[in-house]
Amino acid sequence: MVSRERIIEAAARVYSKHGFRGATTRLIAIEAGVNEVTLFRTFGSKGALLEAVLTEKDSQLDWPSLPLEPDDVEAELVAWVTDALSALRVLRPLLAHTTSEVEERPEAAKFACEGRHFAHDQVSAWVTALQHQGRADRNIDLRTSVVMFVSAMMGDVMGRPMIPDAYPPLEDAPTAYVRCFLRMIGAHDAAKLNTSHPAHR
Amino acid sequence: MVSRERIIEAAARVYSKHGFRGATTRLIAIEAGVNEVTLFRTFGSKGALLEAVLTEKDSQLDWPSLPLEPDDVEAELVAWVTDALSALRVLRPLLAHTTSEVEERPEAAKFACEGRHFAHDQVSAWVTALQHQGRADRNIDLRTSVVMFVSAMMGDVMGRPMIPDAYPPLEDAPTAYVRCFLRMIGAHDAAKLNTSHPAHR
DNA sequence: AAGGTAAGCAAGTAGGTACTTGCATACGCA
DNA sequence: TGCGTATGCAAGTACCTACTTGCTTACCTT
Repeated sequence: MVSRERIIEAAARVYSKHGFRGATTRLIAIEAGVNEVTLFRTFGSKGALLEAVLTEKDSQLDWPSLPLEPDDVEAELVAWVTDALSALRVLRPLLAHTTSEVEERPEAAKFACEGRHFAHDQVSAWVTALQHQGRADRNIDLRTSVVMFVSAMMGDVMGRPMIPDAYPPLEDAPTAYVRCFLRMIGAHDAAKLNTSHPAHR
Repeated sequence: MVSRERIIEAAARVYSKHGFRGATTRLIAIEAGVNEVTLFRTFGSKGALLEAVLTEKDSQLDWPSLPLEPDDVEAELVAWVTDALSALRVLRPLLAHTTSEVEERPEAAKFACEGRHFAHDQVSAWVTALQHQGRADRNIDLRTSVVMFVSAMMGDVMGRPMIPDAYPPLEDAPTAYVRCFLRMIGAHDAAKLNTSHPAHR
């Protein structure tokens, strides 16, 4: 059963290019180098195949993680953003199509949302830890700040290919977003934790 | 020639629901209460019709504008965001589909980008004016801050219907975004311009 | 009253769509 | 040697797609 994987990968490519309606079983079969009948014998229907594609791609995604105890805030967050952005960029076409098709195919919703939830939770926890360390303002609107931060990342991934000149240069983007975010949460002057004062600084 | 307008409105609705491939000429004709042939006689082809829809909707959009000389920063910006959000929400399905179809139908790109450019330019000019008034930090990363702000609005419009609980409550959202943004540009403590300095109000 | 114009209707064209069926072929395992 | 399983191939079903053609009806203007 080597075909199964080949078909899923091919279907992912075709779906990324053309969306659900444009991803014809014929195109997918050709792209996979497989007879169209095999596709139906393996997955039953086009809808089931595309659903398998999403669950597969969802499980393949390796989202980076932030440390539980922030130390070098800027460096840590920049590294995280850099990894998250490159992971998201791979999924961009998939995300774009699922987003626009959610109303017609609700089963795509989970895929379109999950990453966002994950990012949100992770950044929230990280900022809360920063606050407990006394290195971030406690009077900020945490939820909104995080939403704006994560939205900036999503916006970059989705929008940059269309309006490249609106965004900061590719290689500077993570640092730029992080610095603005740290400013927003009142942590822009937070230096690295001093090892002689491990609790606070 | 009453049909033309009726067809465009119907096509906009159908396209918003089903995207380009799903918006069949038959469906559009039924939705418009018009014979399918009339559609081809008026627009020539499905592609031309959908293009007409985008230019029409593009011209219908009334984007709010910010004052050239900021006075009550928070109130002004909140009003602007509120208007911009409700204008964008109407376009959400259209934006979602055009975004995901840009690769296949490049003529949709203009529509998907224009509003964003406009918002970006307007906020940038407004913040620059604030800086000249000495009411916003001059050492900020203007471009990135504005990108994050506009991304927050786009993210709210596009994402809220899918993950409502991730965002601030609908009615609080404009104020929340604006406060975080003002903090980001170092203007969160900027009060209203004093009326005893009439030069600036 | 005459002529032009917008529209409806019925039918047809040429092709694409998801999906099925029946049969042939190859491979691995007992 | 024989049998199950995976796959290919050719053909077919029933339906949908954009788009066309020829003809008829209604209204508006001169």
